[in-house]
Formats: sequence, C-alpha cells, structure tokens
Amino acid sequence: MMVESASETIRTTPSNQNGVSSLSSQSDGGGGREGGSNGDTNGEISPVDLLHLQQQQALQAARQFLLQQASGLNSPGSNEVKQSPVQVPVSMAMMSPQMITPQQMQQILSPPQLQALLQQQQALMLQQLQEYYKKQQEQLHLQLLTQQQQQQQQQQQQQQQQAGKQAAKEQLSSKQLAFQQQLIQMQQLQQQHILNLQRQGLVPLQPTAAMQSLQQAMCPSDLQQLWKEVSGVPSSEEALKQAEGLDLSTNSSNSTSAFPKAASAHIPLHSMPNGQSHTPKRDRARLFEWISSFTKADSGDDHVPLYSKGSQPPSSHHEEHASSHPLYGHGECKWPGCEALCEDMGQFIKHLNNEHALDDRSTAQCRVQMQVVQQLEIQLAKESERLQAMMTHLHMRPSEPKPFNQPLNLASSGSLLKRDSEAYPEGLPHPPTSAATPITPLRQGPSVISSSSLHTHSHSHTHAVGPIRRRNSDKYCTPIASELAQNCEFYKNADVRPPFTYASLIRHAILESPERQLTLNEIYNWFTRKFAYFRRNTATWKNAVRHNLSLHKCFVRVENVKGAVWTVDEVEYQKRRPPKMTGSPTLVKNMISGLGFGSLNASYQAALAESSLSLLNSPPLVTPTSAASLNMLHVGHDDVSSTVEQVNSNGSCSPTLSPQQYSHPVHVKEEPTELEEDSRPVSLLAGVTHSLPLPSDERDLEEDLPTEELE
DNA sequence: CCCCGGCTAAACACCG
DNA sequence: GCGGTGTTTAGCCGGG
Repeated sequence: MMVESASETIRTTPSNQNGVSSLSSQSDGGGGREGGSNGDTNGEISPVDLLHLQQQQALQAARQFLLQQASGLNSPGSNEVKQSPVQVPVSMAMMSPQMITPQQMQQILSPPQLQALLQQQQALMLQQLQEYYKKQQEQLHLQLLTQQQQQQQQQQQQQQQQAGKQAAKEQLSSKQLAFQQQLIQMQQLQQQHILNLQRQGLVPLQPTAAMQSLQQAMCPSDLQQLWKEVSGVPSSEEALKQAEGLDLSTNSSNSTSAFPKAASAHIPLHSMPNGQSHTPKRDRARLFEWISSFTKADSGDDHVPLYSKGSQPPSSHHEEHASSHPLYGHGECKWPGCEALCEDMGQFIKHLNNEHALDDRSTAQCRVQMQVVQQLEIQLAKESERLQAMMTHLHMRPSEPKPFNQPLNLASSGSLLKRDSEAYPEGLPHPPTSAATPITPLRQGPSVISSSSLHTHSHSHTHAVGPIRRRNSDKYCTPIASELAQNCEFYKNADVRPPFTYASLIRHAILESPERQLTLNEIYNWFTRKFAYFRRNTATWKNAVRHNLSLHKCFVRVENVKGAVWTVDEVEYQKRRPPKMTGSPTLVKNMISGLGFGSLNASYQAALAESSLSLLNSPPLVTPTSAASLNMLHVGHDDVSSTVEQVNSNGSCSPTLSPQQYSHPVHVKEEPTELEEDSRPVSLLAGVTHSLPLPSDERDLEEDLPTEELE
C-alpha cells in the first residue's frame, strides 16, 4: 500500500511539460562534436552557442519578468506585453524564478510576451554586435593608418637614402592592401552576422547601413554568378534536379567541400515535423510572405539589386512600392534567374503572382537561394578564420577581453565561425546558422534545457521532470533523425528525455542499423549509447521498449540463427500515423501559438523544406515496387528524414519490408487484411516511381492526399 | 465526455 | 531458480 501511494505521487507529479518539452528547440551547437564525451567548455563560442546564450538571456529576462508579474509589479505601461495579461499559476508564482524551466516559461508567457522579451535581448545583442564590429573596424583603420604613416616615413627615408629599395615598398603597399581587405572582410562579417540574426528571426528586419555596405562589398554580379553556378539553368526543373542531386549527394559531406555540395544536406534534414510535407493552401500565402521576408532579409533593403543588372535607373513612378519590394528594382524582377521587365509595381506584383507563385519551382529556387546564402556564409566563415589568423599573426588583438559586458565572447568570432562550418564530423548535418534553418522553436528544448535546467532533476530520479508526452513531438516535432543528428551530442551527454516516442526511437535505432534489424539487447544498447537519459531507470524504459516492441505491429520479430531480431515494418509504422496529422493547419497553428520565438519563420521554413522534401523522395534510387517507400511518400510522419535514410544508408533500399530476406518471421502480429489495405496508396502513387516525376506532379500527389480532407 | 495514443507498471509465460 | 525476452493487461495522462 505504501508503495502504491508513493508511486502514485511520483506519477502524478506535475506533468506540466506537456507539449512544451517537445517544443524543444534547436539545436545545437553541440551537434557535431564527435570527439568525445566532452562536456564542452571550450573557449570558443560558435554562433549557435551565441544564439543559445541569447536565448538564455531572454529566458533570464523572462524569469525576471515573470517574477514581476507574480509579485504584482505590473510595469505600468504601454508595452504590448500587457495586451495579453499573464496568467501566472499560483504554484508558479511561488517558485523562485530560477526554478522555472524554459518550458514552463514558454507555457506561462504568451508568445507575444516571449517575443517581446526576446526582441529586447536581440536588440541589445545586435547593438553589441555592431559595436563590436565597429571596434574591430576602428582597430583595423588604426592599423592601416599606422602602416601608412610608417610607410610614409620609410618612403622619406628611402628617398633620403635613394637606395631604391623597391621591394620593401611593395611589401608595404601589399600590407596596406591586406588591411584594406581585412576591412572589407570585417564589414562582411558584420553584415553576415546581422543577416544571420535576421534570417533566424532573431532580429527584426530592418534595412541597416550594414546591409548597404554588404551589397557594396558583394557585388550583384557575383551573386548572379553564384546563382548560375548553383542552379545551372534558371529553369525550374534544372534547379530542382540540381537541388535534389545536391541533397542526395551530400549527407555526409562537410561544408568545406566544393560549392554546390557544401551547403546542401541540411535543408531537407531540418525539415519539419512529421507530416508536414503538405502545406495547406491557406498557409501558402503566409509561406509566401515568409519567403518574401527571407529574400528581403537577404537583400536588405530596397535598392538591393540582388540580380539586377543595375543598368537602368529606377523609374520615378514606382517610388515607394518599387523601392520597398526587395524582388523588384530597376524596372525588373529580381527573382533569381528571372529578370523580367516590369514597368511598374502593379505589373511586377502581377508578374510575381503569376510567375513566382508558391509552387515547386519557386520553392526549389528558394531552396537554391538558401544554399547560395549558406554557401556565402560558409565562405564568410572561412574568410573570417583567415582574418583571425592574420590578425593573430600580426599581433592584433581582435578585441578587448570583454569589450562590453555581455556573456558572448565575440572576440573569437572568426574562429567560432570556423567551428561552425568545419567541425562537424561524421556527416552530421550541422546546425546551420543561416536561413536554411533558422532557430526552430521545436528544437529549442535541448539548447535551452541544456543551459538552464539540464540536471535539475538529478537529485531524484523521479519523473517529476521526466515524463514528457513524447507524443507531442512525435506528432509535430522535428523529424527524429535530424533532431537526433543535430542534438546527438546533446542527448548523449545531457540527462534529458528525448522528445520522441519509444516507438519512433526504436524504429530509428533499427533503421539506423546496417541490417535494419536489431536484437533487443542491441536496441537497449542503442538507447543507452545515444541518450544519457536512458542510462538510468533501466528497468522502466526497457520494459517500455519491450512493451512497445510487442504492442506495435510495426515491429516485427524475426527469428534468426543467433536468436531473435526486431525489424520495422514501415508500412505498419506509417499506418499508425493518423492521416489527419499530415498537413493539418492546426499543426502549424499549434506550433506558432505554442512557441513564440520567431517560430513563424521557423515553421514556414520547415514547411518549405518539408515541401521540397519530395525532391528527396524522388525515386531514382528507390525500388519502384517498394510499397513502403511509396507509402512514405504520401504519408507524412514525424520522421521525414528517415526516408532519406532509406535511400542513403542502403543502396538497394528495400526498406525493412521483407524480414524474410534475412530469415523467416516466426510470428507476425495478427492483423487481418492489412496488406490489402495498402493497395490504395500504392495505386495512387503507382506511376510516380517509374520515371522521374515532374516536381509539380509529385507535389500535387503529395498534397492532394492529405489535404483532401482539409479543404 | 469519450476516444485514442502514449507511458508506466506489473504480471505472466517461455526459454536457455 | 534466475535472468532475459516477449506478451498482455491495467491505469493514468493529455489531446482531439
């Protein structure tokens, strides 16, 4: 009796984590440190870490805010935060603010509030960034001036000596050039940082002086050239194929490789929560808005002629609008590869809506553009590293130890960028700092948790913090594979429950194995290997694993020579997913409303990535008769990238459907007529795999299936 | 309120 | 008998 009541209290401990935990977010920076169990305190701070810190700051501010709210100190005032009064639960109000986890924070504070708080932090940070770069530039200027003075002096000496030391002189002027180069690079660095922040929704989109100088530094023709390099031909199919090829080819490549390859891989992997492969039509408008804003962020402000030839002076009759639309300028459309002439804004808008509507072509072009941007960022990282080395070599202090009182060590910006771009081993899709993956609120969990509430429940291994409803994440959180890939190190070291269901974890473990089959013990090992969380309470979760294996039809036990192994019946797994979830508009709504932080962009970003995931599913490598892969095409689920794995990790790619190929299944869980039911999706998609489908076709297929019950 | 999916706990059976 | 494995049931919880 005593035991029961005790366990009961344990179980009924606040389950307030509900969805939020799974809303966890981005990732991580730790993403790629492979080398070991380091707890990672190295001196350098990557941009991702920087963002984490920023989030922490925001959360800290939120805590203070919360405390104020709780103690009745409503700040008088006009802030929008007030428009949605905080409902602080009593229990919360009694807690020390430091006890409040980010999840709770997210629950307590309404998105606008969080947004506002975050924006405050962002503004601060942006300001600090700018100050930092300003200082750097000043230093460079100073150096430059010094060099010039020295040069002048030396020239005078030379003139006096008449020695004709031409060599020294040249050396000096080359030095001068180098400094000028550094100045430019510094500017670029600054602008890219700002761009990053903006793209990630961390900084409000404002045209800044930095932007303009960026455009001066990066001449449009270069970008144009880049675009052409990436997309080859501006035609949609070419672009699509290009993007597809890129994505398929570079899962394990690192970012320092050749240009087109480098930037790829991440986009689809960061795609969205399960089932989001279909963007509801009503969301398309917003998606378009997002894309526009993205482009805007890229191009900065009006006269940013991303792709303009700049030959034509802006006509006078489309001042405001013309100048306000980032895709329009100098009388022509600046959509990548378009250059259509539009006399006025109205015509341009019409053109935009007609020619660049939200379809596969535009999506693909947008993706390619993302890759362009990402590649530029990678390039920036390298240049920054070089600059750092140069400065180090020249004994220039990049900056004072603490130029301004902030926890962010921007001094190592150069090298930290390097880390982000180069230090991701084993093909982990390292968390991009770019538009390709803005901070996804869904992944804030790990990073946030890791900093603030990481080991909060270490004092007792109860479930007070633990039992997250993984289902939430399972429904609309990030694909498990990409999530795991990104937060691999995080979960490995942090005692945080992964936001996935046991079933999806088991499935992932099995699919990850070379043979697509694992013994129970191997599954156990995978859990303990991958998750610190599963290194304790073994009885509990092992029981759960066994329970899941037995319960779910998608797990098939196969007798092997050595014993029994478990495989995944992908069809069954997909069937488990409620079809309603795919593409549900409420899904996006939930995410947005539940998250706050700039999740709009993230959501649509993910949606975009997801929508273009169909490219990855294009079947050239897939056995056409594979019902499972077909199924995966149309059934969105949480583990989108698993489809990628299907293609990548096993060339033959007969995804786990036939355990017989290894041995004979002993007893499959009875489910009458389940095979017949599959004929429907197969037939619907039957034609898709036989030839490389036109993207639009595939998209339509993909889209019609789930949305038919929505619209 | 009901249903369903997910999690935990536990009992039980089988087997080496 | 013991431990591992596998199955099944029950109860709770949160979301739809």
